[in-house]
Amino acid sequence: MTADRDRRRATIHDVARHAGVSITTVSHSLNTKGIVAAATRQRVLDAAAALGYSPNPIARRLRGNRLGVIGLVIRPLDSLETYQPEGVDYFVRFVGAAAVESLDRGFGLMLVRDPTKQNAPAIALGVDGFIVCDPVGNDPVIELLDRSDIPLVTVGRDIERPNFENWLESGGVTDATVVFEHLSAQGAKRIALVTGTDDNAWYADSMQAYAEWILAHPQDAIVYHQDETTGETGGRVVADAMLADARGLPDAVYFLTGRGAAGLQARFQERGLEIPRDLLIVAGSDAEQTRSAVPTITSVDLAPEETARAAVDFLLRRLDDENAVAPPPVQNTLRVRGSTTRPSA
Amino acid sequence: MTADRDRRRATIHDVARHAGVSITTVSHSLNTKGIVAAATRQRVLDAAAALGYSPNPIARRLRGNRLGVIGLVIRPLDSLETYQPEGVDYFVRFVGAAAVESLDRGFGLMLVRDPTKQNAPAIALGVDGFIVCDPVGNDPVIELLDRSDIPLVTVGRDIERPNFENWLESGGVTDATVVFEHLSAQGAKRIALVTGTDDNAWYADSMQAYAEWILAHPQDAIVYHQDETTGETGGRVVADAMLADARGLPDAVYFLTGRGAAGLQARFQERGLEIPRDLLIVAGSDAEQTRSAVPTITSVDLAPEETARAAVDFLLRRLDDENAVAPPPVQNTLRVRGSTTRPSA
DNA sequence: CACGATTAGCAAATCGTTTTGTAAAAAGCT
DNA sequence: AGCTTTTTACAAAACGATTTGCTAATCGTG
Repeated sequence: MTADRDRRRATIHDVARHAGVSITTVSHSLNTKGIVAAATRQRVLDAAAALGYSPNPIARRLRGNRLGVIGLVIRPLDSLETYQPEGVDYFVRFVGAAAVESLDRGFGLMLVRDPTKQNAPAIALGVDGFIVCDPVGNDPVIELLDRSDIPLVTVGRDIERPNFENWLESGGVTDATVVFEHLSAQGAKRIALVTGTDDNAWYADSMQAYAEWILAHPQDAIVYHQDETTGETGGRVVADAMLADARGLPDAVYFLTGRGAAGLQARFQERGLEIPRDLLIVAGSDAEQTRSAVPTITSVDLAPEETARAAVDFLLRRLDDENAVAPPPVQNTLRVRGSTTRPSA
Repeated sequence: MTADRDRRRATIHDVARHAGVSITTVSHSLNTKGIVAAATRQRVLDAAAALGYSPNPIARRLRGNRLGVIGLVIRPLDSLETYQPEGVDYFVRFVGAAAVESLDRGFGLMLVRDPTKQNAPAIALGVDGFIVCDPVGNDPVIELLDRSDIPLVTVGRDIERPNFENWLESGGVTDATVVFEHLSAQGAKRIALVTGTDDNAWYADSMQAYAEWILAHPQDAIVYHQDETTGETGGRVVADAMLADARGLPDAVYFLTGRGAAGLQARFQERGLEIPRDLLIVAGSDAEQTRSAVPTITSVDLAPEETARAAVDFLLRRLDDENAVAPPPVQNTLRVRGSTTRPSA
C-alpha cells in the first residue's frame, strides 16, 4: 500500500533532464513565459505529463507567488480562553459557506486562532489573505496583518478604526431599527436591549439605533450587557436582573445573542410570565435554540452564508486589485415567530 | 493605516547583521541547535526581539520542516458536483470540532476539496497531514496521498483496502445492531433499511448488520438505497416506493441519513399513517431535521465532535511516530425520541 | 610548550521554484 | 560576405530558512 519505489515527487530538474533542456526552459514552457520554440515546449509538456510533475507550491510561494490559501479568524470565538463554538450557529454556518466558496475558487480555507498569540501556527502569516470576522475595537489582529502587508477584509468594521475601509456590513443600525419597529407594531411600549460585552460594531450599532429609537419614542433606556460566552445561562441571569429591577419589567426585549434570548424566555416562563402575552422577545441572531424554543423566538437572520460568500469574493478581488471596493451590505431578514405573534393578531 | 515604511518583514539576515553574527549562528541560537556561547545567543535573541523577527514558515517548510497545517477532506461533500453542506449536521459539527482541536494544538486546519481533482489548490499536497472523512471504496484520495508520502488518517475505513490501518471507527456494525434491538423491543417485526448510494464503510457495515439481524430474526429483506444528496425529498421518494411495494409496508424503518428520515416521516404522515403508532422510524445520524420534526425522530448520535478530536489527535501522533496506533472507537449513543416511543409504553 | 579535545562561529550547500541577464544560433539585410 | 536584429535556450541569482563541513580559537594536560 505504500509507494512502491521510494521515489519522491518529481521536481523541475527531473522534467528538465527527461526533456533534455534546462530548468529555465521547463519553467518557461509551463508558465508560458519567455520565448520557447513550440516543438521544445511540447517536449517539455510531454515530459512533465509522463513524470506526473506538478510544481511544489511551497517553493513557488517562497519566490513570491501565491499559496492558494486564505486564513479565517473568527474573533468572538477567539477571545474565549477555551474555544467553544457549540451552538454558535452563525459562525458554523459562516465557516461552511466560506469554505465552499473558497474551494470553488481554487483556494483552501484555513481556520486560524488569533495570529497575534504566541502559540499560533506560524503559517498564519504565510497565507495570501485574511478574513477577520467581527473584529473588536482597535483590533490587534488587524494591526498585525496590516503591518505584515497581508491583504485582509473584515466582516463588521473595527469601531476604533474609521479609516479602515475593507469591511463588509454585517447586521447594523438598520437591522435594529427594523426590530424596534416590529416590536412597536406588536404593541410594545417599553423595549429593553441586551448586548454582549465584546467591543464590536454589531453591539455598538445596535446601541446607537436604540438610542435614536428612544429619542423618537420616549421611554426609559433599559440596557443590559451580558457576556456572550455565558449562553443560555446568561439569558437567565438577565431575566432575573430584569425581574429585580425597580423600574419594572419591559414589555419587549431585544436580545442580540440567540442562545441568550432562549435562556431569557425560559427563565421568564419559569417565573410565571407567558410569552408573547406578557412580553415580546426578539433575538438578534438566529440559532437552533431560537428555532426549537416554545414558543419559537422571532430572530434576525443574519444570512451568514451569503455574507461569507461576499467576504471571500471581496478578499479575492482585493488580491488582484488592491483598490477593489467593498460590496453592498448583505440583506438581513427578520424571521417573525411565536415570541412576537400575539394570538389575537 | 498602512505600514509606515515599506519595510518588509525582517529576515534571518537582518537579525544576523543587527547582532553582528552569521545567519548560521542566528539559526542555531533560535533553535538551540549547534553550540553557541550564552552571551552570543542572548545577543541574537535580543536582536530578533528588537526586529520583531519570526522565521518565514514557507522557507522553513521548503527545507523539510513542518508547515503547521493539516488538511481535511470530507468525501461525501466532495462527490457532489456542487458542494452543499447546508443541513448536513454531522459534517458541520465535525469541522468545527476538528478546527478547535487543531488550533489548540498549534496547527491550522485547512479545508480542501478532493485533491485529485485538477482545480484543487496546489497547496493541498504541501500540508503536514490529512484527515479524510468517510472515504469511498478504493478511494483515489488515499491513493494520491499515500503515493505522495503524506501521512493520513481516515474516519471510517476504505472498504476495498483491507490493509490500510490508519482509520478510526465511525458508526458501524454495533450501532446498527443496537438500533435493530431497540426497534424489536418496541414491537417491530418487519424492519426496513435505507442507505445512501455512496460506497462507504458506514453503509456497508449497516447492510451487513442488517443481513445478520435478518438471519437471526427471519423476515423479508427490505432494503432501499437513496442518493444521500436528495435530502428530505429523497426520504419522501422512499416513502412512496414503500407504499407502492407489493410486499406491503414495513413496521419500522432505519434510515441512515437524518434528513431522509425526516422526509420519510413527513410523507407517511401526509398519506395518513401515524408515527409511531403505525410505523417506527430511526435515523442513523442526528440532524436538526430529526430534532425538530413532529414527533421528534429517534436518532443515532454519531458524536462528531468527539470523533473529530480523536482524528486530529491520531494524525498528530502519527506525525511524530509513524507507527502510532488508532484509538478505540468513539462511543455512539441512541437518542430515543418520539418516533419510536409508543404512548402506551 | 606542544598536543589533542573541546568550543565558537562561519561559509557554503540545500530545498524547488521563478526571473534576470547573457550568449549562441538563426535569420534578415545590404 | 559582413553586419544587425531576432529567436532560442541556458547559467546563475534570487527567495529565506536549516544543516553540513570546516577553520580558528580556547582549554586542559603532561
